[in-house]
Amino acid sequence: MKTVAAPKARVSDSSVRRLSRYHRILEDLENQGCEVVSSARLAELAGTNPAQIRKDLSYFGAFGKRGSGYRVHELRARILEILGLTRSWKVVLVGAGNLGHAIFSYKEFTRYGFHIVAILDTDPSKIGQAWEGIRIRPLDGCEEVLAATGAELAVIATPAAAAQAVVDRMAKAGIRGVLNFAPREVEVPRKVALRTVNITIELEGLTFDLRGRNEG
Amino acid sequence: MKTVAAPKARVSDSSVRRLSRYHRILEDLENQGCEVVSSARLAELAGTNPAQIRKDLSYFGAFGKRGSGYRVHELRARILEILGLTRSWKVVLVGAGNLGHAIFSYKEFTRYGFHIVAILDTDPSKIGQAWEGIRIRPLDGCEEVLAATGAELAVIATPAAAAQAVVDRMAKAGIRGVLNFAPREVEVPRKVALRTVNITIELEGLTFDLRGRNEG
DNA sequence: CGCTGTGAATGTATTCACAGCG
DNA sequence: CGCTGTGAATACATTCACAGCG
Repeated sequence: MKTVAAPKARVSDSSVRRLSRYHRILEDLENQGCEVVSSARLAELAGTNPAQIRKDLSYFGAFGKRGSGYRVHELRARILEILGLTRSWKVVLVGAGNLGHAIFSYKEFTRYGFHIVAILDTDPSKIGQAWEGIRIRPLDGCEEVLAATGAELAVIATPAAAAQAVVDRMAKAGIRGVLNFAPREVEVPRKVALRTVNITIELEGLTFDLRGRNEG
Repeated sequence: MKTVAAPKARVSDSSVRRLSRYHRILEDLENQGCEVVSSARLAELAGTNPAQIRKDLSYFGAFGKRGSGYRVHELRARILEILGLTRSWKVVLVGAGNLGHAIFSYKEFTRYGFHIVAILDTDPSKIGQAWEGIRIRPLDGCEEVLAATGAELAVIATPAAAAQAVVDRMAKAGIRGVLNFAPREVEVPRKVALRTVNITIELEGLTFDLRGRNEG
């Protein structure tokens, strides 16, 4: 009864994002030597309210102590479990252009157990190069690469036109999750997890907020 | 009475994202020579339902023709107005590392009127270099750079530790919108628009969905 | 007593269903 | 008639408020 149970209800996407946020705050608190934290304090740091935090956590169990709050280290461990981060995840990067290189060089996610184990591209001038010892391989061999490395997640950093075909192929080859940076909506089979990040759409969110408003 | 009015109610973030999506689909339809589209067809292409589309649009006006649907070209124009994309937006890029370079090289958003007009960094070895003719300038001169270029949006591609200070400074210098790629939550004054993109949090969204599930 | 955990209440987003226009 | 535009209904997310435990 110590492990985190399956959630009692469907948990919203925003709730999951908040859990990621809480986790980062708890890391900071732990580094500062803070041992216990209340939902009120955590809410203040996360920019939300205490009830939201207690509700988010309550989907997965009861991790606090009435009267005192949450033990920082323990709550952090619980959230890691909830997010599926108690093990490491192997990632295949598809697309060795500028964006692919930036993602590869971005060491932040290594801290959370995400490891790029393979790089794929179609460009013959890229294939055979290596980044930090990882050989760039032809997309055509992706099935073998997935099998050999055991990668379960794919990060798509290809041009828009290539994205859907790449994702189809990865899905067939057994990929379990896809993070798509290509500026094109892609479809995946039901059982494959998907998120898309589109820089232009984020910029449009800003200009929507500013539209009409005058400068100053 | 032809222009797009201020929305009748507070419009949700997800609704704004969908409008961006509709816009892309309408572009495709227009390129295919399609002149008219119904909410049913658009919903099919966008992966949502017809009522959602009509509701999203109804916040801003009545753009369709009963009995036939929406004129593709006109609706596209309306959505551009809604999103604030009928003019171009000057963007300052802060951080000339890998990620900054990838964003700079990413030409997709140029098509929608976003233009990087300045690049800032603190690294002396970067300062003075130029990317496609745009000189990398010291962050210390950011007030002058903003004034001289008229940039209204900032894309933050700095390390986490630098992000808040950079954003504070930009805000003081009159920036109107911030797109933050640094892996750190930042605060901005009320009147500044903000979006944050955090790759690790997106990956955690995937592992949350997969946690517990077995492979295969 | 001070806090959590949670059912109930509120607020928000999505979907339904149909009146009404082209 | 076929579709949009929209109030009403439903579903969902957040916040309240308090019982109950440490």
